[in-house]
Amino acid sequence: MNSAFENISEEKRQKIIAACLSEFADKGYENASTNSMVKKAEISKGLLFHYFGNKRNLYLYLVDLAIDSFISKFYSYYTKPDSDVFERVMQRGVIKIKISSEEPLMSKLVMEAFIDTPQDMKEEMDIRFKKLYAENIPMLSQDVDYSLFRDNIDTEKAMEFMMLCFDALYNKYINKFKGKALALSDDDIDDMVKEYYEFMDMIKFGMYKKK
Amino acid sequence: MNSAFENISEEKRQKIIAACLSEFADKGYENASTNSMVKKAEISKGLLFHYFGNKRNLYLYLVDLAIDSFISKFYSYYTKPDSDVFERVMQRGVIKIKISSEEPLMSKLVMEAFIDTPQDMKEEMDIRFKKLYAENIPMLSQDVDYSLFRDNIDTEKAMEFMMLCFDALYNKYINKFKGKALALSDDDIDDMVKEYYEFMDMIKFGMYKKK
Amino acid sequence: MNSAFENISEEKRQKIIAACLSEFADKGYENASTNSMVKKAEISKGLLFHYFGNKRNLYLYLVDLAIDSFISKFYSYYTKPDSDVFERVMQRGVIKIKISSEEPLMSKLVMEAFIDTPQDMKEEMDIRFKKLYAENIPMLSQDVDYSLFRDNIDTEKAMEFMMLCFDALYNKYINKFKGKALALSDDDIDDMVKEYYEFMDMIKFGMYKKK
Amino acid sequence: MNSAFENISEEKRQKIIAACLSEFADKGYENASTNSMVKKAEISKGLLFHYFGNKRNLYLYLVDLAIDSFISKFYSYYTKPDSDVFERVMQRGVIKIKISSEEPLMSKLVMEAFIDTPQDMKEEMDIRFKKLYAENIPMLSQDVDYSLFRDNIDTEKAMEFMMLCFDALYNKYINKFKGKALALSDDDIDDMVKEYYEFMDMIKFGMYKKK
DNA sequence: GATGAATGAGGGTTCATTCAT
DNA sequence: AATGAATGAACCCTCATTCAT
Repeated sequence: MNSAFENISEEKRQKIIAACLSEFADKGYENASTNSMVKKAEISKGLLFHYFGNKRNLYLYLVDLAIDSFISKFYSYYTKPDSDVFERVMQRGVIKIKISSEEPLMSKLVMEAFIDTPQDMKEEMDIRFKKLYAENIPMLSQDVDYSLFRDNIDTEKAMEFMMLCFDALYNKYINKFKGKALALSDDDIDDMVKEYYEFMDMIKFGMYKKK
Repeated sequence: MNSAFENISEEKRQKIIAACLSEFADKGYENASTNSMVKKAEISKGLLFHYFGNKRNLYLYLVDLAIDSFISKFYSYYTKPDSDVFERVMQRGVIKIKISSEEPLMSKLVMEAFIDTPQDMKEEMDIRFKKLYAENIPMLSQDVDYSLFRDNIDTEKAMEFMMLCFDALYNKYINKFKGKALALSDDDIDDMVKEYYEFMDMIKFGMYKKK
Repeated sequence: MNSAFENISEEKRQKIIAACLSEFADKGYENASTNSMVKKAEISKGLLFHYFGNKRNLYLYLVDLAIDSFISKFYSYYTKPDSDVFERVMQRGVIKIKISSEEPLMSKLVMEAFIDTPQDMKEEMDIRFKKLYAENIPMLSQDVDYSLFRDNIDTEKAMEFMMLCFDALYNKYINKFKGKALALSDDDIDDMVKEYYEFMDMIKFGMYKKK
Repeated sequence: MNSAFENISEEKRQKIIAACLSEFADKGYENASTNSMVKKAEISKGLLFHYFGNKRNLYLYLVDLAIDSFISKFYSYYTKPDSDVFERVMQRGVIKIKISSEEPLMSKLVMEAFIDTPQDMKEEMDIRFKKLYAENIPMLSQDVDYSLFRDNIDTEKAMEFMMLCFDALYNKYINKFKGKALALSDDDIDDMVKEYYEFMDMIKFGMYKKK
């Protein structure tokens, strides 16, 4: 459906992508208007449908683009993993924050695609989610120093919970600067990282005194 | 706007509420169709608007209904608080799970109303959110035994993080049985509660060995 | 259709009349809402239709009421006619201005009923117009001193034109204070009367030098 | 909004214009139905809105069209002005009658647009009215022979009144053949012109004998 | 490849009127 | 007499999609 689209000039392609992306990110899948998109992209109605067939395909194309972009950006920031799994999760969280700040529209699109998945795209999104997840697992779990964990703890479950917690904090940040047009400043990021560390300390060593 | 609605037969009222609730919970505010609602409720288009004036009012009415129902159900499960704040958060989480299981549509409506607040209802939802929040604060923070916390921990932040984590776990469960038409079995609930406790243990005392 | 209506308490009747009158005068026949009327009149929807059958009848009832009220007010101001027909037309114009000021809603209703006659009421309004017109003729033409007219003038036509001109001036005034909620002050009326006299002078004796 | 509309076949364009024009002229702005228009024009609902965006734009488009058509027709009849201002007003009146006869719908639309201006178009219509008025002023007042006026007459006021009177006569004619589908015959026009002259004579030199 | 005219179902909302109570 | 619940057609407008050019 988009072999045609892949062959047009880079400039035009980017303009179309930007237009559609901002519309979807702004309004969500259902309320995004293809009319607004073609107006913003300065192309004809027919051309958009010539490239993508229908709104659904266009959306999936953009989601995939955003995921790919996210992944490649992720790796561009990624450094060799620490043996302390918390440090890994920390790094992962900070990178995600940075990317969300640099590419707010793409990030928003992906997040919403996973959270408010449009009714008839559950399956497609599920596939993509699993793919992303699979990508993450080794990154987080390979060569982890499990000796750091308390003795009678289910490490697998611990890591699942840990992810859950850090993702929750990440979401808190995302919601905070939702709507902000501008990218985050280094100071903003620093504040977040500081909080991340406080948070990590609590989860690592607990909030209560030793049992 | 709905004094009329309050006076009709209970059966009919419930049918209309069910129809509108399921439509909103299914499709979200913007994509919910008043057409579908009246079809499901087997009433005329005009009648719906006779009762509620417009879609917005109808939505707010249902959100309020759901919040009230949530609160009253919450108190029906609620027992005297433990001095251990974690136990309180646990109890709160378990109750929320139970309610979400018993009233999945209402729960979904409220959650989405707060998270994906429709553009022109920010203010109204904010009021409701603050009301709910105010209700929660004393329940969680009164007569807490802060001596249980590690010495150099910021207890306020700790509690904020704690809430974040437990809410994240709650959301995980919600997403799991999203779509499931049926209420959770006692066994389902038991499994969750067990996991809640494992989770609590980790956050309370940390995942790693003592520093 | 309104025998029932004639028998209710004067107070209630006046309230209903006032409510409907203001709605029709404000919005015009088609855009007037029976909903707004019953709300303003604080009666039920059914009652309005019980009294008047339908919107059309209600409108005609009010128009008739307004015409009758107009006529009776007219006669309350009316004094014995001068033999100079211009003085008569003047008096007529001044009285109309006064009534329009005292009863702006009724006046507006009647004027609009005649000018923007709702599509399916042409015939009814025509009858009423002819009745009003017939009422006017003798008032203006009886015992007129025709010797005042230039010799070779068609007096009948002259009077028709005269009416046309004075009505045009009247309309100019009406449009001027359209929208004004308040009745005209005596000063306003005086200014108009002065202009009326200037106008009369020109029509009586011409704008140009004698032929 | 209508660049699209300007490029379709003349035949189709005229059909759409005719359909919308007749609907608006018949029912007035508020009561005109876009449904009826598309049915009459035999186009789809969507297309009308594709061309004009909304009812309001469509109306303004037609009003502008009618004004332009009116002006161009006016000039096609217009001849060099007489120094006698009455002759000018006469010519103006006769031309207006002719145009109203030839283009009854357009004339009606413009008249109603100015008189019963829809609530939210006051500003737009005001602009148009001023433009039309500005066009008229020089036509009527340049190189007028004021020496023809009676000595102690306020010529400015005289001209204002004069316009008022002639417009009143014009309106009388308009109302007369309102509803008539057919254009006026030359004989009809001749009769009116004759009456115009009688009327002019009375206003010029007065109805009464010299003071 | 590229256009944009054209569709018509569906969106939320308002309406005058009816009728069981 | 009086209510107001109930109707459903009509209102303007938006939409994704198609197709002749």
